[in-house]
Order: sequence, then C-alpha cells, then structure tokens
Amino acid sequence: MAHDHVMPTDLTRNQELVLGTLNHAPAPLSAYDILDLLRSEGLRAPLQVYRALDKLVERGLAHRLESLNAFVACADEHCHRKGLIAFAICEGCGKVDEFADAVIEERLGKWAGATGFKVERTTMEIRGKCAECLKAA
Amino acid sequence: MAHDHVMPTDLTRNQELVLGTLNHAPAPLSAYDILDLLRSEGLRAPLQVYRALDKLVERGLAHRLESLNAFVACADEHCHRKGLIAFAICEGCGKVDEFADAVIEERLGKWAGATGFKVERTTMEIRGKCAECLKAA
DNA sequence: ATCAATACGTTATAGCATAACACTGCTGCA
DNA sequence: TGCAGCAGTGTTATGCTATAACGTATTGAT
Repeated sequence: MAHDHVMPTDLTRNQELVLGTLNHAPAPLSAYDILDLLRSEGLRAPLQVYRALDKLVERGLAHRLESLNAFVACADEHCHRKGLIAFAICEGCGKVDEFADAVIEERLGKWAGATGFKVERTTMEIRGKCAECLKAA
Repeated sequence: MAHDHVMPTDLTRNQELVLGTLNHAPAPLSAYDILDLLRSEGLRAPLQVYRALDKLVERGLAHRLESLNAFVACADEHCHRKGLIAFAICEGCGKVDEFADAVIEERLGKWAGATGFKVERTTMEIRGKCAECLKAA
C-alpha cells in the first residue's frame, strides 16, 4: 500500500508540490531537501516550502519530526487523526512508522488531570532500528 | 526545593559552568543562551557549550528538548533515571515538568515487541499550559 | 617518559527557520 | 462597479542552531 495517498483537491500549487514530494519520499525530508527537489518546478526560496509545510501540518496532511527537523506525509489516508501520534524512526533506513495508542493518550490525560496541565499537543518520537534493518545486520 | 541540585565533582570546568547555568535557569536554555550567559566566564564559541552539553546529556545530567532546540538540567537529584522521560512544557511561562510513566513505557514496549522495532531512545514532549498559567489567565 | 584518550580553543562553514516588504488574485459586499 | 480584506506568492536579507576541521593542552595509565 505504499504511496497510496489521497491528495486533497483544494491545495495551492506550492502545497500540492510539497505534499507530492513528501508522498513519494521513502523517508523524512528537510525543508531544504524539498526545496532542492522542487527547484525544477520553479521554487527558489525556503519560505515557499516552509509556508506550504505550515499549512499541510496545520491540516494534518504532513507531520513535523522534531528530533530530525524534517517532515513526512501523514500515513493515514484520510488524515483525520486527532490527538497523540507516535513516530518510530529507524536509524538504519530512515523509514518512519506512525501509530496512535489510546492507552498512552489516556495515561497522558490522567497525568494532565492530576497536575492541572492543559495539553495542547504532544510529540512522541522513538528512535531505534526497524525489524528489517535488524534482520539485515 | 528549587535549585536543589547535586553537582557531581568530576566535571570539567566547562561542563560545570554549563550545568550550573542550567541549574539556575527557570526555563530551558538554548546553547547560544548559555554561551551568552557564560561569556563573562571566558567562553567564546558555541562548540565549547555544545561539547559540554553532549557530555551532560550523555550522563543524564541534562536533557535536550527537541521541540525547543533547548536544554534543561535533569530534575532528578540523583540523575539515575533510565528509559522514557516525558516533558511537559508550558507555553505560558516556559517551565518544564519532567516525569516518567511506567505504563506508557510498558505500552511502548508492547508495540515494539509486536512490530519487531528495537527502541533505543524515546522523546516525549507535551506542549500546553501549566496550572499556574491557566489560573492567571 | 611515553602514549593514548579526552578536553580545550578557534575559525570557518553548514543547516534550519523567519522577518519584512511588495505584489497578485480572489471573495464578498456596499 | 469598486473597494476592502484575506490568503497566497515571490524575493532579499537575516538570524538561530549545529558541526567540521584544525591544532594544542591536560590527564592518566603503564
């Protein structure tokens, strides 16, 4: 099911180009990686990419990986995911696996309730080696 | 109990200066913030700070907050914490609360077992507003 | 005393992100 | 019709974060 992404129709040209690039990438891309891939399409400045990324992230079509300063397309075809998403980043091949866990989210909610902290968003990034890379080693 | 930190005796001068700075800060500091605070002590280059930070983080005396590109002193006096630590970062006052949750860690372990992913380290950062800032609003 | 390992200091550079400004094209509404 | 407002665009310049590459100094074990 790889690359089986839905591309919304109401994106601007730049947003579409950036999301398309992320959809076809096997691993996270930095904004500058994206820019380099899109120079042939006429993009010239980092801001063009960052602005598109901002919108895509805002809409949940892409995610920012804080520990990499890089971005991935959302893996969920319908991109309706709310709440906590965890990312498992393989340091061998660079691939990212995205998953949600209700138990973790609930646990976090309990902690928040107990301390009076109001959670606005959470990033959870797991670094390690994926099964495939472990086998290969 | 604020600022009730233990300072190991086997740190180098730069490491001690950097850790001291983090210990006295009310909120996370970037490497360049630290550098500016330590110019009076003779530090001149980012690398002096980054090298000290590397060692401190390696020893668990400080933590890096990926979503801020900033650093905090470890809140645990004995700094023996292993495994997953979650950070709750208040966007009002900037304060960071550090906590560990065995259930989340176990849950993560289960996911790893099921997928064959080998976890090396995990960062979990929660953005929101602390109880105090909510009251003040 | 020698060697290896670690830390240090410095300059230069790479990589990530945003400020500020001018302009375009669209929507809606007086 | 015309204008106000908004979102998106393009461009230049700049700021913040992090590391490469070099040489020197200090430490500690044998």
